[in-house]
Amino acid sequence: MNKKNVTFSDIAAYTNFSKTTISRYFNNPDSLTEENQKIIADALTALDYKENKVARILANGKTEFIGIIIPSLFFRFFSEMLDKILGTYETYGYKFLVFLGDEKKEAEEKYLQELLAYKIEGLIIMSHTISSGELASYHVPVVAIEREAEHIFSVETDNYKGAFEAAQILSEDGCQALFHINSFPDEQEPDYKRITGFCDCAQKSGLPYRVLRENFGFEYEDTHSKLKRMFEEIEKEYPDKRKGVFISNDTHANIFMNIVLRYGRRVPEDYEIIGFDDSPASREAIIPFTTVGQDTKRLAEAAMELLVRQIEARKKRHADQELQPEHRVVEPAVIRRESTLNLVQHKTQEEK
Amino acid sequence: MNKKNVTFSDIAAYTNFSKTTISRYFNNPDSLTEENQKIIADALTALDYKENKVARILANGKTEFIGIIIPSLFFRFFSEMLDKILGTYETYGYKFLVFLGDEKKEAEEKYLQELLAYKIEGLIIMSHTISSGELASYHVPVVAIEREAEHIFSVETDNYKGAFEAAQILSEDGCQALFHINSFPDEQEPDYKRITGFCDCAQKSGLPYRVLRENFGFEYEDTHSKLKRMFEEIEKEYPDKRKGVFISNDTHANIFMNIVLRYGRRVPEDYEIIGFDDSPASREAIIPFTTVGQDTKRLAEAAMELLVRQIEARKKRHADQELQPEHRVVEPAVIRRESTLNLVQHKTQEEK
DNA sequence: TTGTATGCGTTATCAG
DNA sequence: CTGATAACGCATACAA
Repeated sequence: MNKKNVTFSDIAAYTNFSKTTISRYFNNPDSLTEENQKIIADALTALDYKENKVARILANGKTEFIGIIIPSLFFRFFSEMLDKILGTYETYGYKFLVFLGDEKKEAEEKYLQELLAYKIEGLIIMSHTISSGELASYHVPVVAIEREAEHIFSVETDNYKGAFEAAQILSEDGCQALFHINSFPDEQEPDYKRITGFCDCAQKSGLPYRVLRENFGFEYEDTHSKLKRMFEEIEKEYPDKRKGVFISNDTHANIFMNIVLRYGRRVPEDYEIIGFDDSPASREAIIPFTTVGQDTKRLAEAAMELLVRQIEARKKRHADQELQPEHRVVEPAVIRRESTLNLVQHKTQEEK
Repeated sequence: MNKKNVTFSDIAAYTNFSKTTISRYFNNPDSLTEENQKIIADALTALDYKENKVARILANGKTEFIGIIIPSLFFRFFSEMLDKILGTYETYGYKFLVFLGDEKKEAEEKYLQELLAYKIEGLIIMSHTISSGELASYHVPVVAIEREAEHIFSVETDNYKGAFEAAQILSEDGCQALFHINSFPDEQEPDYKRITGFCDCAQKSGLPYRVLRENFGFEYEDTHSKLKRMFEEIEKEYPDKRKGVFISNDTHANIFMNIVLRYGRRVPEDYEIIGFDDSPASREAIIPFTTVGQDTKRLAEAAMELLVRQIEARKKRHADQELQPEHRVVEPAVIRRESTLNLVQHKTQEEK
């Protein structure tokens, strides 16, 4: 029963055609007479043929593989991006080989080699341990999502704008002190622009403001205690003012808001809170909170579009004239929910 | 510059060895003298050789691919499972081709064919549209996770036990009416056992109990309104009793709890709430809630173990004697948090 | 320890 | 419209 797999040879023998004709049946069926198409079709089911794409790859060089290296699925933004990227199979047909980077450079380097060995046609990279310079040196179509991408194609949200608008809402709503919570991003990382966007707007507003930084890990307990410390700091500094806090991801924003509430402060009366990502956490929180929405679907589509363009170009041109990297920026959309409320207008209206 | 890739032939020519020797350098280096190993190693860097695993696959038949079909990454349980499965690369070296099932049978069937065409060595299936009978018919090593698996290997949490214990906590804590919220699972699906586990325990307790069912989709607004309707129903039925609600996933439990709280009911005084999954939502909720923990890491490890066993067995035996499917059950761990509190004991202690 | 010959299952090239 | 033959890049039995 452990027969070899049925191959084109077997079908050829069975139908008295040549292997070439069988191949043509799959790749260019119209070049056969309908009669013969039927004969082969019947033979296929009679012999229970299963196609072997590995052999096809070796013969024509097209793997239809795209490699993905993503830091983890811990943050909702990542799992949502992966979800959307995988969803493009229906439109492009590319198969995805997925690796979890886990922030370890050597490991990611290894994964990259592995992907290259499998002759991926393109690479989507979301982790940031491997520099864009190095990535470019492999001469494989690649697009980075929300990370440093000086030398390669990339897609990212307009983080500066999103952060600027967040700060603007906080100040216009009548907050008296502004805060931004983030980690320690490099200058080229998108997260960095959230800081500059916030600061530029806060500066303009004339309000006191501060950026609170911390290296958050993936551990809840740890994250919680770090955020709690920040909350206490803010409370001590401005006990009686209305505070506006912009936090660079929804997971942390949710935890922070819960701390605020459990310590008896009110949202949005005492604290306005704005997150980033528009992940489910922002909707499903006890007080659904305002967030800067990343359009994961559009980011994924743009990434695939840029990748496919490179792949196509590579088939036509010589390898020595590579395309100029394009950096696509996707607009963020601030989604207002209950954690922000313009008390200035509110009062004015009540007075009328 | 668009030279052909460097192959064993080129290296052989460069070093005056044969292709076989070059092959051996990679697969059995000790069979060469150290001298010659060094010569080849130098040639490799000199020629900038990149390995081609596709050719190797065709030659030796081992793709080292494992296919994954997962419904979506919407529920945290899925993305966490995927995270843990991908994490096993470090121990087993298998590469993962990932497809999103999206609940569409025809689509999933297509993905399966695609995976088979790429000669995956094994399949991990978490979606449930394709029956285990059909899956078995493909004679590919396969393991199902948390789904119907009569004819194939599987891994699942002891859902009955988890649900039973959840109901037990609710009744022992002094709830006066028990509820379970779930969808409409088939009898063979693990979710079904959450219902029977709950019912058996509730029955035993002698308390009034009910199972509330609804087809929840992936849309937040819709889910929210359905859960709200359930809350209103419960409220109307037992306005003055202490209610215990066991909900079959943390996402829904979190939404439900927020509804309860926003309607001025207290947790755990008026409502005890228990979720399922131990996903971050259960920890990060405004009131961290008790949940039946699925040990995703162990589930992933068990799945890979069973899969690898099948793959190994297949190499040794004849295909006609397949292994008997094994069904691995992983213990759930109830994680008690603030949404449950034994008011009976509590009062007794206070009286002392 | 090293080499020769052949096969893996397709596709591509060139004829007819 | 169809066929013969040579790639594709590596692994493996068999020899030496």
